[in-house]
Amino acid sequence: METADRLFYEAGYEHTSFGSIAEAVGLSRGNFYHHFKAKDDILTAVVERRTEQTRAMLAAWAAATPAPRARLAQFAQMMQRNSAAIRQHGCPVGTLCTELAKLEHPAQAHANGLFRLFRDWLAEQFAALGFAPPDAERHAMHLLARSQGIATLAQAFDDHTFIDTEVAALQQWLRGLRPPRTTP
Amino acid sequence: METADRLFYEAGYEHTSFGSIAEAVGLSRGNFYHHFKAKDDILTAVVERRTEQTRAMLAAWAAATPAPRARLAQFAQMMQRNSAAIRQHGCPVGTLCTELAKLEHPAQAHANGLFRLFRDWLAEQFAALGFAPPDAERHAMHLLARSQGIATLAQAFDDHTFIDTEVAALQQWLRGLRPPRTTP
DNA sequence: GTCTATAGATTGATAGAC
DNA sequence: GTCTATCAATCTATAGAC
Repeated sequence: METADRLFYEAGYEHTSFGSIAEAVGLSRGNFYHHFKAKDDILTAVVERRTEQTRAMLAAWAAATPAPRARLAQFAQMMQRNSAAIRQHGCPVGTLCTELAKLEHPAQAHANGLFRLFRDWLAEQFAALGFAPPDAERHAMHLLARSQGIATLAQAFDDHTFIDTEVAALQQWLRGLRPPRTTP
Repeated sequence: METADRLFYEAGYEHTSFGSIAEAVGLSRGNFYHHFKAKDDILTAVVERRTEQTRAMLAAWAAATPAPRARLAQFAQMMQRNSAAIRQHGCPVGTLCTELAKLEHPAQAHANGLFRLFRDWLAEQFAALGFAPPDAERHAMHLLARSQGIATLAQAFDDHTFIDTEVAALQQWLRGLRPPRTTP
């Protein structure tokens, strides 16, 4: 599953054949079908696995960083940590969801759940900063969209300074963001 | 070529078979090979065609709109005009470049030229607003990235209000953007 | 659990008749 | 220019021996 995840990310889901995954883990195709009945099943398992890993990562961020503003900053920094991979293969979530949409694949909604995971977690942080639910969600979607755009262009232009520049702009936006005064 | 362009956009390049294009235009596969020697040749032709159309579109915008700030606004409005298609299939440029990158396709650089076309045109407008070349290009990349992120998330969440909200935010950013004072 | 063998379908591409 | 026929490769999936 780890290998399948990597291959799907690097070469795309459709372009990654059943046999190439089996070969990469040193199994025959026949044996591989013993573990996964169909190719779609691997995709389901990979998305499931990513969902769990994402949940764990967000929980770890929340545990390590109490302040909501610092948590949001941590999300932005993720792009710098994964800079090399993003420039080569884009965002793992964005590129997968985009591909599945083109294929009209049944697992589309499942994969989109990864986006919802991030959106909801980000919205929680904005809410903790004092934003009302609709504003918190709007900011979460904005931050998520910014990150997607950064990943797409960083890959197309293979620019190693672009991610840094844009993340810095994001951090500045986060620092300057002030929730509306709450009327007591 | 028009049909191929549409099919590549809707279903992706690899997922669109040679035969399906031939069938869509009412030709046999054999006859289609008379016009295009290989599948990659259609892709090249499609990118070429899009490049020319994009050039023409940008020139038309420049001709119809003299003020650089209004030209930038026109770029942002494009996403609202194509809202339905974007929500279904994403950005035609972004999704194609992303797919070709995963396939390690030779036409990758060619397709990325579409992004460069937009970036350079946008940078020209920012330069006309009074920004120095590095700042103009930075703003161009920023605007392009924002548009890509909006397209990706609008598709994943199939949200028809999201594009409007984000484009409004872009327009506000453009309106408030002031070039640095030039020292005489 | 692991393998080989193979079915069945699709696809990219070619050959050659008309 | 257009077609049918066909090749060769690839890929998903199954069957069955060990």
